[in-house]
Amino acid sequence: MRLSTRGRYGTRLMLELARNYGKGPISMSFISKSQNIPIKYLEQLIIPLKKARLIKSIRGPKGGHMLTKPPGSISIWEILELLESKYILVDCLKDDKVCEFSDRCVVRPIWSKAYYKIREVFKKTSLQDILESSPI
Amino acid sequence: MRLSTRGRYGTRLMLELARNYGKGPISMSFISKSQNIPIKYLEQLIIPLKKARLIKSIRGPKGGHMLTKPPGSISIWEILELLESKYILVDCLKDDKVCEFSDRCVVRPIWSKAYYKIREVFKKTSLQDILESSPI
DNA sequence: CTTAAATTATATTTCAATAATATATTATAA
DNA sequence: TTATAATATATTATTGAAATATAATTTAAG
Repeated sequence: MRLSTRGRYGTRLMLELARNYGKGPISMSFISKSQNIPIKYLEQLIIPLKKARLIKSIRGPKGGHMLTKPPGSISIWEILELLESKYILVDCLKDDKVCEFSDRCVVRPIWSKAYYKIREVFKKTSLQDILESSPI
Repeated sequence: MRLSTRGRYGTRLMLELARNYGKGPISMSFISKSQNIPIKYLEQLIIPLKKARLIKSIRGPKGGHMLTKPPGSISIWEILELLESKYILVDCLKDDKVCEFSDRCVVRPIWSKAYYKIREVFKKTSLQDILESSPI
C-alpha cells in the first residue's frame, strides 16, 4: 500500500515542468539537479508521460521538455496512473479474471471502496493546485 | 500503491477465524486448506497478529487459533496496519525525518490526504461487516 | 508414558519489480 | 563543425515479498 519511487519522482518531474510552464523547454539535467533525481532514471519515467502526450520535447542544444497543456488541467491521477498503473491496490479491481472467486469475493468490495477514495483525491488535485498550496 | 499479499492473506486468515468465532480453536492446516494459502506463510503472518493480541492460540492436538474478541470489534485497518505497517503510501507520513524537505514539501499534504481517506474506509469496516455483506 | 497433532522458532531460498546505471545513437542550435 | 541535449536499448543492483525447510516444543488422548 505504498506509493513507489516512480510515482513520487514522476510527480516531482511534472511539478518542475509545471513550475516552469510557459518558459520554454526545460532540460533533464536541470530537473535532475534541482530535484536530486538520477537523470537516467528520469529519462525512463518520462517515456510514458510523453506517450500519453502530457509532455512534448525538443532535441538538441537549448532543447528540453515542457507540458503540453496548463498545469491546472493535469491531475496527479493522470501521472500516477501512467507510472503506477500495474499497482492499483489489488489486481482483481482491474481484471476480475486474476482470481476465480472475484465474482463472489466478500473482501473485494472493500478494496474497491478504498481504491476509489484514493482515486478521487488524486483526480481532484491538479499540478496547479499543488503549486498554489503552501506547505503546512 | 498496491496491497501486498501479506495484507490480503492476513485479512482472509482473520475472516476465517471470524467465521468460526465461538467454535473453539481452528487449526492452521484447516485455514491453509480452506483459503488455499501455504501453511508456512500463514505461520509467519500470524505472529504480529498474535503479538497484538488479536489472536490467541492453543498448542497440541485439537489446538489452533481463535480471535480474542468479537469480529464486530476488529477493523480491517488493525490487520493491515500490523501486516503492511512499513508500507503506508509514503514513508514521510510516518517519519518526517526520512526526507529533509518534509517540512516544506508541497506534495506531502496530497499523499497525506489520500492516506487518511484509505484509512477511514478500513477503520470503519469490521470483520463482522464483511461477513454480513453479500458479494457484489 | 508414549504417540501424534499441533504450534512455535529460526533460517534459508526463490522471485519479481523497483531502482539505478551504462553505452551508443540521433537531432539540432550556435 | 561542434557541443548539447534527447532518444533508444540493454544491463546491473537492490530490495522486500513470497514461499519453503528443518527442528523444537507443547499437550490431548489412548
